[in-house]
Parts: sequence; C-alpha cells; structure tokens
Amino acid sequence: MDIHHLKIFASVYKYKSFTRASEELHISQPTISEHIKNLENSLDCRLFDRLGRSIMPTAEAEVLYPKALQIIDDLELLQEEVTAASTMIKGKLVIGASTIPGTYILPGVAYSFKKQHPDVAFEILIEDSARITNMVLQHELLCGIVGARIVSDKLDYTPLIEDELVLVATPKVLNQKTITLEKLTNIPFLQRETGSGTRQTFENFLEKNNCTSQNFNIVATLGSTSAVKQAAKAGLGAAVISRMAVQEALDSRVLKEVRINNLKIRRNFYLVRQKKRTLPHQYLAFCLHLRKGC
Amino acid sequence: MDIHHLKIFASVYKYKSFTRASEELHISQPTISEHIKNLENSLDCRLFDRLGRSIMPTAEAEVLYPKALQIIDDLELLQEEVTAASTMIKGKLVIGASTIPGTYILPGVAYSFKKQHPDVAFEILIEDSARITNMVLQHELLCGIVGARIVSDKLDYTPLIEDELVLVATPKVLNQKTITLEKLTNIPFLQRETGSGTRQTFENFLEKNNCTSQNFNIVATLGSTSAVKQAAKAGLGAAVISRMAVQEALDSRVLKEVRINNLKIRRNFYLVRQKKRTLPHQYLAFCLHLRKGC
DNA sequence: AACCGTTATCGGTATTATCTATTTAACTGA
DNA sequence: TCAGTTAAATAGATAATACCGATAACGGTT
Repeated sequence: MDIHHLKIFASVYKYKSFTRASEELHISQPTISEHIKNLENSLDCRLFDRLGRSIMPTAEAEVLYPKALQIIDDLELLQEEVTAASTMIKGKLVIGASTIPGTYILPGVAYSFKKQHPDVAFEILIEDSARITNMVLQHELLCGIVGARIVSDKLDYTPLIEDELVLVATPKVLNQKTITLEKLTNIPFLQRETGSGTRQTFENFLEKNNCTSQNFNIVATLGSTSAVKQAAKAGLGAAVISRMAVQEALDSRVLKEVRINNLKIRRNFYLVRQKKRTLPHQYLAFCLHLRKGC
Repeated sequence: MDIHHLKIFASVYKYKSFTRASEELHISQPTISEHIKNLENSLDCRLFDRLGRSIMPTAEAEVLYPKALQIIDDLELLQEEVTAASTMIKGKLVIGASTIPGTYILPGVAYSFKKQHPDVAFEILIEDSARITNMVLQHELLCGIVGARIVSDKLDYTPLIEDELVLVATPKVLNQKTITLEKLTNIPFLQRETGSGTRQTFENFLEKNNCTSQNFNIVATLGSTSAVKQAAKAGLGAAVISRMAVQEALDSRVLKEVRINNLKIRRNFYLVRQKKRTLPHQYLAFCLHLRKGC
C-alpha cells in the first residue's frame, strides 16, 4: 500500500465513482479498478460494494477515508517543510573563528545579518586557526574563518578580507621607526602557539626573507592574541600582532609600531569549509553576507 | 514520492550507509542509490553528502527523517485500524424491524448480544414490513426484520422464527371456538394498513383459500398492531393478530381465540438485507446471533 | 602504488502501471 | 419487456520503472 493507492481511494470515495475519480486523476477507469482491487487485497477487505451502476463504501472505507486524507495531507506538508528548510533563512549558525576574525570581524557581521534575518541564532566558537580547521575536517563545524590555510584537497577556502601584521613594542623595548630582520632576532620576542594563523603567517614571512623563528630571542609563547598584547604592553618584549588587535594601543601610544625592513606583512582571512558538504541554507546566506560585508 | 522511498530513506539515515540499508531491506545497493537519487530529485534537494567512504545527512535530511518515520508509523497504524474495523464487534447497530419482531423478539436478542459485546449500541427502528424493506432497498438501513417478503432479486431473506396469526375477538363479537371463512366475512373486522406483514400474510392465507379481504366487513383499518389490539379489546370487531402480541390478552380472557376452518395461519419472520451490500462486522455478528437466538 | 570499502553507473530483466477495446451488469424509459 | 444507457470488470498489449549483477569511480588506508 502506498500513497498513490490512498489518493486513488480518496478520490473514488469522494465521488463515489470509479469513473469520476479517473477523470479527476487523469487516469483511465480500468486503472482505478485495478488499484482499488489491489488495495482491497492488501487490506484484506472490501472497500466498495459494487451495486451495478453505483458503488457504496463499506464500513472499512469509512474508517479508511479520514485517515487516508490525513496521511496524504501530512505527506504534502512534509514536502513543504523540506522545501522550507532549504529556502528559509533561520536556525542555528555555528561558526568557528580564530581570534582576530572572531573578535574584530564576526560580531559586526553577525549583528547585521541577524538584523536582516531575525530567526537565526549565532554560536561563535573562538579557537586558533589550526583547531578551527581541524573541527571543520572532523565535521564538528560546517564552516570557519581562519587566518591560515593548510593544504588539503578536502577543504575549500574563500578569501574574505585582508589583514596586516605589525611589529609592536613599548618604546623601552624598541624605540625606532624601522628595524632590520637581523637586528630583530636580538630583541626579546613574544610569539603565539604553533596552531595560530598569526604565527603561521609570520613564519611564512620569515621564510620568504631567508630567516626562521629559531634564530629569535623568544621570551614567551602565549596562547592568545590578547595575552601577547598584554605581555607586549607590559614591556616583556616585541610582538607581531594583527593591526586590528593593536590599533587602540597604537592610538594611545602605549605601543609603537616598528617597520621590519620597510616591508608589510599581509595576510588574508579565509572562510573555510569542506568541499563535499552541502551547507544548510542559513549558512549559505551567511557566507554570502560575509563576502559582501568584509 | 511514496512510502517506499521514505522507508528506504529512513533506513539509509539510520545506518548512514546505502549498503547497510540495502542489507536491512533486502534490496541491492544500486537500487538504494537510485531511490535516494529519485527522492532527492523530487524534493529538489540533496539529502546525503557523499564523502567517498561515508555519507552525511544534510539539513534537509534532518528535517525529513522524523517526519518520514511519523508517516511510516501512521500508515502502519492505518492498516491496523482498518483490520480492527473488520474484526472487532463494536459500533452502532441500526436495525429496522416491523412491529412484532421489534416489540417481542428484538429487545431480548439485542440485550443478550450487548451482554456479550458491550461496545455495541443499538438503534431499533420500528415501521411496518413494507417501510422497513423499502429503507433497506434505499440503503437507509443495512438490515431489517420483517414479516413479509417482497419479490426482489436485490434482497436476501433469511428465515428467523415462526409466528402464528390468530383470529381474536371479545366474546361479544365472536363467542365460538371455530368459524368458517365464509361466516367470518359477516363479522365486523379490523385490519392493518397495506404495508403490514400481518395483513400481507392474512391476505395470502385468504387467497390460498379462494377468498379476498374485499368480501370482508371492514370496520376499521389501523396503523399498528397495538391499535388493532386495543380496538379488538374494545369490542369494535374481530382481528387477525400475531399470537405473540395477544398472548397476554388471551391469558387474561379479555380476548378469545377463534379457529378459522380449523387452520393455522403461519408465517415466518425474515432477516432482510441487500444481497450486494457487505455488512459491517458487528452486523454480521448480530445476524449470526439472531439466527442462533431465535 | 596497491588495496579496500563505499557509492555511482551501465545494461538487461521482471514487474507493474497504464492504456484501449470490449464485456458484463444494472438501471431507464418507451 | 426490451432496447438504450451508464458504470465497472476484464482482456490484451505497451510503457514505465523497480530491480539486479557486474563494474567503474572515488576516497581512504597500508
């Protein structure tokens, strides 16, 4: 017994006629006869008494009819709800982000998105780039915003916004406008943990300039951007930090920016997701919003 | 989209595997693939992301799954409820009956039936045999109990119990043990209306004895057995009435029985129903009970 | 690079849904 | 009572599709 049988039955019941039903459903009358016969066999009871020119529903048909209608309705509702799920922008949005985008980009973008689509609820998870990327790979997150790419043919990266890393320090630690890389290795230096996108970017920069962090005078390795910033403010050493994160400290002259070899350290933030996973509709909409809004 | 698709989808979702589902459903894996593809096309969305060795349900699948289970369940319930309708003895029992069976037979039989099957509710409609039979023909009643048969190839009659019609009168009207038909025609006579089974039976009796009610001295035609009985008691005339209806009056000597030509007027009560209508199960059970109990 | 486990695709077969034409049955009206 | 009408059942044929086995393609593992 499937839905098709029930639809045919319902139509026959409604019109009390095989022929009328066949007209409504655009199916030939013998086909209707056949289906009703099959339904009767599968339910092991007669559904209509054939009286010759007319038919009459049996007690079983009376029981079946309302329930059949209900199921037919439910099935239509089901289709609509699935369609709704793939067209409406609502539901949970769990976004992973590394420190800088999670702190200085996402809140604003999430706010403006929620203003347009009030039925979404954000959950923003902040971890370093490596951890976020790993969670995406493990299907623990559907997408993330990170400051470093790892090589993986499973992942799809979309560039979102450019950021600049700047060398900062208190005047006591470094009181000059520029510095060469060679000289920098002698300065007490603060760095992030290995998984950090900021660190990754800086190390790429060093490599490009034939250098490595092993030459540096590392006074501390710290687990977050703000920890590094606080340490730098305290005069513990110099550090390379996203401009976004230190703009305030630069404005208030607590920290000073020092150019390295007169170069800029640029990096991109990326939206990262698995190539093969289809994103729920609210995620797609948010990703679009992100690309426009950054 | 039909139930089969939903069942396959539910199994795939449950195992997160096309192959496991194919094993559970005893269908080949390519068939599963095909059905999921069809379902995806008909819903116009992807339901599982094929990640290579494994699959992951999409947001749409998450929406679909619980609702699909619900509908599958509902459909099974539906089957059970239809089966229940054709096996359980419960519900309304609308029985038509002519005066004598409706008054002297049905109440007792209905009572004993309801004791065995408390979930039935009787509705007993009393009209004369002709009207009851007509209502059966018009599908206004599913069955009736009547004292006269009409010729119709649509109707099915089952004999239930034998009854006897007796000529009764007050001693003032008729003070003798027997009477001949010829003499009876001179006696003031009370009769029922045309549709009455009692009258039909009596006229058949007259015809068999080469007589007709037109020869009779009809003082009144009355619309019910009890009206005729009351009129007879009042001494308005003689009447032919079911023995069941006048037993009390005979016992109390209010009325006296007079034999006609030393003959007995017998008749049967019949269960009447349309040959082509299938009776609901409680009706079938009651009809069986009737035949046993009479 | 070779090997597994999983899904997709292909080509063919079996089933069944559907059609038209016709028959059967019951009611209608002359 | 009998032709005419209407509706459902049946028969015979065809088209759609459900299903299968074999195998390719793909990702992950060794």
